[in-house]
This record gives sequence, structure tokens and C-alpha cells, in this order.
Amino acid sequence: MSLDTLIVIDGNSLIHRAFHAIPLLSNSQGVITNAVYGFTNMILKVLKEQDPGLVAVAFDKGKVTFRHQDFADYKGTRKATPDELRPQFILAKEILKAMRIPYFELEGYEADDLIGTIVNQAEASGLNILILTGDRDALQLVSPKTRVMLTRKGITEIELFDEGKVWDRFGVTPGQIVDLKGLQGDPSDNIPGVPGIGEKTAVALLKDYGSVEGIIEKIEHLPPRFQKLLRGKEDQAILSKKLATIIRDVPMELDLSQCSWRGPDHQRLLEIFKELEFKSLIKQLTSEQGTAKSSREGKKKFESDLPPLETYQAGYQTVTSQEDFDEVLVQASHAGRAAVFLDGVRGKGIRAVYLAVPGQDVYLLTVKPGDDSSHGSLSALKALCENEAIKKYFHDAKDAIWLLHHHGIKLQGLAFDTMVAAYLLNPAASHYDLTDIALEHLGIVLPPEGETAMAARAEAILRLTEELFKKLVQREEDRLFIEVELPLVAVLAEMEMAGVAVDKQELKEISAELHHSTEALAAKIHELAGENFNINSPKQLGQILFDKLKLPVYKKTRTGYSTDAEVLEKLAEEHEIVDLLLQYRQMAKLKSTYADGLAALVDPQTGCLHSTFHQTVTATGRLSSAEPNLQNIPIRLASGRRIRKVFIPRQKGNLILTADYSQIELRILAHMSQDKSFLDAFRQGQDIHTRTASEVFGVPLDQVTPEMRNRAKAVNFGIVYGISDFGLARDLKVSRQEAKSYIENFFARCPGVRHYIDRVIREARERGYVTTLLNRRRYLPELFSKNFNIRNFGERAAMNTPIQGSAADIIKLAMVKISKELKERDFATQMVLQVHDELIFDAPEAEIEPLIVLVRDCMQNALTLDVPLVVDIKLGPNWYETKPI
DNA sequence: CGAATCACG
DNA sequence: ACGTACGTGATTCGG
Repeated sequence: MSLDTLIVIDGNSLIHRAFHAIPLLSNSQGVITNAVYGFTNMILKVLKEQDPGLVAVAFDKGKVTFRHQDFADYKGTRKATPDELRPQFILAKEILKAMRIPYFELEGYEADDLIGTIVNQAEASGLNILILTGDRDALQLVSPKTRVMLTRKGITEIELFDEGKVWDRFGVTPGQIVDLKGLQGDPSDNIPGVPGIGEKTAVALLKDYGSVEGIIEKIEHLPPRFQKLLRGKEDQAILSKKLATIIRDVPMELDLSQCSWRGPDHQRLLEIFKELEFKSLIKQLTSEQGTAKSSREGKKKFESDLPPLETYQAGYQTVTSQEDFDEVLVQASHAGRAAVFLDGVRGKGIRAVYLAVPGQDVYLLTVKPGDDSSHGSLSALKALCENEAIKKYFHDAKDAIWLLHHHGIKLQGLAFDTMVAAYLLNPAASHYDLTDIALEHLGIVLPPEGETAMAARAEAILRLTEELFKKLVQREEDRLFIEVELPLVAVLAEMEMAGVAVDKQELKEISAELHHSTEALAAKIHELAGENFNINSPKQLGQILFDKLKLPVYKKTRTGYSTDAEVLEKLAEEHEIVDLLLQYRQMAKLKSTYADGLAALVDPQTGCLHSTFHQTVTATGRLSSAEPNLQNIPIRLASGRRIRKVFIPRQKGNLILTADYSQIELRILAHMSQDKSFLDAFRQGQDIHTRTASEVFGVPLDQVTPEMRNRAKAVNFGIVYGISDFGLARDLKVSRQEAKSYIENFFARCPGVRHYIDRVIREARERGYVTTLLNRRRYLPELFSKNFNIRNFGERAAMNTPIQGSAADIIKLAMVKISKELKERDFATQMVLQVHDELIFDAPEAEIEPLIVLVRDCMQNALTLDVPLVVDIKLGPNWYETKPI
């Protein structure tokens, strides 16, 4: 803590900087907060780092300053303050009040001048001064006692200027900064300076003559070309200097004791941060509170004279004896429900159990090392979790199931998952941390660490369960949650834990082969290039192709030449290296991502890959798969398809069975649009792409050529994605004109689809969201963007989400049904993977026949549409060799 | 840690 | 006149 340090902040400068550096953020009420967020963030950071004894902020006030009286065009190039920014000044001042930092403004003066005046007085008092600003003009105030912290590009980085640094950077003393500006001018303030004189000249002249006045006085001694530039511009130079000069004697009452800083009013600050939804700042504030206690002495005053932070605290009792465990169980049993927070790490086990029982305290059941589920707290946990009559609420129940599984406990009676519920309420969020959703839905701040914090989490899960369920009911998403998403949690957990068996030997062989192919290809590529370079580096590759070999540049990326497959294919005729590159890329991808990538993740215990299926990631309702991603195993090219050979049944006598929905998205489109042609095609069992070709090209079904069918297929895809002639043209490699005519023909023959698309977009604009067949909801704020591209994106997403999301609804429903049936009927078959429209099973040969009936029935009848749902089933000794039955 | 690239539905 | 398909995850490079 430096009691004799004063920090002076240029409020206007920082807020403007932040406004332009940060994209327009807003809270859920639509209040735009980007500038005030950046401003607050920066101030907090500096206060934390410098820990000053005194702080003050200065703002501009009034439209006309004395500078305008001298020079009407002063700041003439400045644009009016944007509408999004103006209200943020008020917010910033509110925050300053909460931080108990005084701010100054005076009619007719700029922030700079107030800063100059404050600095002058503070220097006289012997204080050390730090000025925080984005405005280089402030550098003129640098002195032995005063330094300037200048924000660099963006706002996160700060550069500290003392006298030496100013000299190093500009070649002048701080006092000469105004002379520099008088000569050079400043376009951003519309200060003219002397035309023709730039930084170099100005610095050289000042070195010799000291100041603008000095130069003018000795104008005769100057080299003729400088004389020419300066003659007649003397007044302009003097005026420019005056405009750039910060005045230091603004007539204001200033008592530096006003500026002494006692730290913020945490409670008020937290209120504002909550209102503005500054989650990261809230976290920062709360965690500082947590650590402040143990930190150095200077912080003590924070504790003594400030109210405690209003974080959410839950009372809790630590339970250790067997009698108490029993008592907790009785209470939970009596209540019929309990929220469970497990403190533990997947794969390592549970450290502690926190139970929130309605009407009771939170209970902490500590787990002693060596405890297992046969005695101690874990046996109580087992009794609780395996009792189906007691409803259990979790946040991220799938993770809990894994943790429980580690201790041999099988969860029964899962009744709520706050993470999944929060996802349904807003599938667009990037994450669903308990802390974040507690803040969003309950308005409480969870403390960051410690037993109290964990107890608070259990309590929060209990309260969130009530709140989120209420919201789901309001949205009519409660059935989707109860009947699909919640039971799916357990299904996914089981799939993950079972994993899919892998032929490690085969994987090794593939890797070795790919090693040889890539090495050989790389050697040839280097030879053709005439030098060795890193083929994996798009930058180096671009230099070889376009600088050295002079191949034509069709496409550039933001950072340089594009070298993607599309570009390389165009260049194939130009140079023989190109085809080798395409092959190399293919092989390298297969090796690193698949052969080696998968091998590294095989569980040595089980010989299986245990992917994680994420249920709260996509905006549309689909699942995603990670570590490894088993939803993008190659199939399109023969070379990659081989990878599927390594996915095998877990034991001898088992087979791989796959079941995929045929054209599910287009069937959903037919159902939702009620388009005559689409309904008819599916009801007749026609090939949908052939049917579309027949419509688009105006020929009978039996005269559709493969070429026509292919183009129609792309049109159908385009419809699902939110078509554009440009995209279709690129995909089909036909002219934009031609693509456009396909689309026009399509809509002419399928008016139901056009009307459907129009309706979806209209409703999305009216309501702000779109829905799926099972009422899954996605908000699309992009529809209201002023940015053309973002708005168009919103419209395409509005068309696509009901289709993609409904397909997700249907397969999820099928998964739940299948899993239930398999269990009830005691099948040994294991569902192992889901790939969006396909399910993969590892099944004993003896079960295949009934399994086919079961799977087909569950999938085709998951939901009744106005067209049939068709499922194709294949069977084989591995995922590669599955054949239609 | 973002950008580029490429694998899937 | 804008610049373009929708939804994901992994690897690699290089600032």
C-alpha cells in the first residue's frame, strides 16, 4: 500500500477506449455495457496493482471549452457520442460512487485540464502521481513525481511513461510534447500544426531550438526548406501548441483529502455488478474477499470498516458418527428429496458430500481416506442414492454418476439436473457453471472456496431446482426435460462408462502405414519445392506455393494466403506438388487426429474408448462428443473410412449393429412445412433427391440423371441450412446464376417449403426465438442486429434450428426408449455411440434378431409425423464392415 | 490462445 | 451493396 500515491484517471478517455475496443456487450435487459465494463475492469486492475492511498477521476463537461473560443474547429473531426455510449457515462459514475472514488467535472473544461490542476496541487504536496489515460497528450504532465500509464491497443495493456521513457520514445522532454504537437498537429483533435512537418522534422528542430517559440525566433537560421514550411504558419503553430497545452490552474475547489481512498463499498458495488451482469468482476470481487483476510496488513481496514460481502452463505453441520448418518437419511427420507453436491474429481473419487435437505441445515459428510461404500459417510451416500424413493437433485448429474460409480454406487431416483435445465432455458450459453446460473436465476453469489462455499452450492442446487422447474413449466419445456433430457443423462452416462471397444493392433498398423505415407509424401514435396519446410504450417506452405512457385492466388485469409483444400484443388493443374499436398494433408490428418489421437485415449484397463457426450453444448439440441470426438470418424473417403475397422465388439460372439434415420431432416421439413411434393415423395417411398431433381429440372422421375440428382441433393441440403445462391454455387461449382435458377425452380415447385421458411422467420422475429417439435427453444438475438451479416446468420439459424433440433429431439427420445427396453428385457446389448442420426450397438449375436425389431420400433415410432420415419439397419464384425441386413 | 484446416452429421 | 450455407471438436502453428 502506498499512502503517498495518487492515481488520477481520465474517465472520458478510458470509457471511449473501452467502447471502441470491446464489442457491444449487453446484459439480459438489453442495457449496453461494453464501455463501462472495460472502464471498471481497468480501474480495478490498476487499483489492485498499485494499491494507492488517493484516487480521483476527471470527466469532460460542456460542449464548448476555452479551446473552441480560440479555434472554432477544435475537435471538429470528432463524431457525436454514439447513443450506445452516452448512458454508459452515467453507469460509470454510479460505479465510481460505489467504489468511493471521487470524480471531478467542470463546465467548459476537459478532463485533461482537471487532471493537470489536480497533478499540480498533488506535486506541491509531495505526492507521487500516476495518471491513467489513453490520451498521449497527458505525457506533457510527466515529471520526476508524475508518471503516466497509457493504455495500449485495446485496454488490457498498460505502458508506463516516466521522463526517460518519454525521451526514449519521442526524443523530446515531457515539457516539449506540446511543442511537438504544435508542429506536428493532431488529426484526432483537428489540431492543424504545420503542414509538411512530421515527427522527424519536429524532433530535430526541437532538439536545436527547444520550443515552438524558440524556433520561430531563430527562423532565419533554419535551413531554407524548413523556413519555407514555417513562414506564414507561425501563428498556426503557436495556436496549435496552445490547444495542445493542458492548463493546470482550473478555478476549482480541490482538497486532496477528498481523494483519499478507503476502498469500495463492496455491497453496493456487487449490486451494480449483478444488475449489469458482470460475472467475471463479481467473481473477482468475491474471491478477493476470500483472500483478503490472509493478505498483508494494509488490507485490514477493508475488514474493519466495511460491511461483509453479501455472498450466499449456508449454515451447515458436519456429520461424522454413524447415528448422525442415519439421522440424515431419516430426514432426507422424510423430505423425500435432497440436493447433492459432491466434492470430488472424476477418476479420483469423492472427497466430501454436501446434502441440502428441504427444511433442514446442509449436511457435510466428510469422506475419510480408505472409506468405501460399506461403511462411513459413503455408505450413507450409497443408501441415499440407491433409494429410488428419495428424489435427488444434482448439478451435472452425469458427472455425479461417474463419481458415484467410482465408489460402487448406482444412482437411482435422479429427479433434477440444474445444469441441463439451465441449458434448456438458454442453449446458447457458453457454459453452465453453478455459480453463473445461481447468479442468473436466483440472484445470489456463491463464495469461491471452502466448506461454507460447498454447502452453499448444495443449498443453491435445491433452490435452483424449484426455480428452474418453474421456468421450464412456464415455457412448456417441462415435458422435454422430464421425459427426454433427464432420463437421457443416465443413458449417456452408461454409454460413456461402457465405452466402445477398439482393436489396438489394427490402430497401430494403420498408424505405421500412415507414417510411411506421410514421410514419403513429405520427401517428394520438399524435393519439388526445392527446400525443406514445415508442410503443416499454412504460412510456410503459402510462401512456397505463391511466392516461390508463383502459383495464382485465388483466395486469401485474414492473415495471408489461403491454402485450404478448395484452393489446392483449383491449383491441381498448375503444379504437380499440389496433388501431393492434398494427399499429405489427408494422411497427416488421419494419423494425428485418428490413428494416434484415438490410440492415446484408449483405456488400458478396458481396451475401450470412453468419449464424453456433452448434453449442454450445442445451440440446437444436438449432443456433442469429445475426448475423443467419436462423431466425426471418417467415412466419406476410402482412405479414412478404414479407421472404422478399429471399432469392434467388446467380446467374441458380439457384433456391431448400426441404425440410422434415413433423411430425417428432410422428413421433418416435410412434416413441418406440409409441402405437398415433399409429403408425397416420402409417403410414396420415393428417393427424395430424385424427386427434387424431377421438380427442379422439370423431368419425369425416371429421366433424372445421376448428375441431376446430385445437384438436387445439394439443393435439398441448402434448404435445410438456409439457402443462398452463392453457397449453392460454391458447393456445386456452377455459376451463381445457375444456382439461383435451381433455387427459384425449387420454390416454384415446392411452395409449401417457401411458406414454411417465411413463417418461421416471421415468428422468430415476433417472438425472438424458434422452437422444435418437442418445444425446445433457441433464442436468436442475431435477428435484431443492425449488422447485415449477423442478421442474415440469424435468419439461417432460424430456418435450420427447428429442423436440426427436432431431429435431435427424435433421436434422444428413441435413445431413452431403447435404453429402457433393453434394460427391462434384460438384453446384454450395449448402446455405445450416437452420431446425430445414427445409433451404434455392441450386441451378442443371439440378441440380434429381437434387437433389430426393438431398435427399429423405438426409432421409427419415437414420434409420429405426417410422413413415415425410416431406419436403415446394418450389421457387421466392426464399424467398417457393417452391411445392410 | 486465436487462426487455419479438416473430420463428421 | 453488404458476404454466405447449419451444427460440432481436434490438431497444428505461431504470436
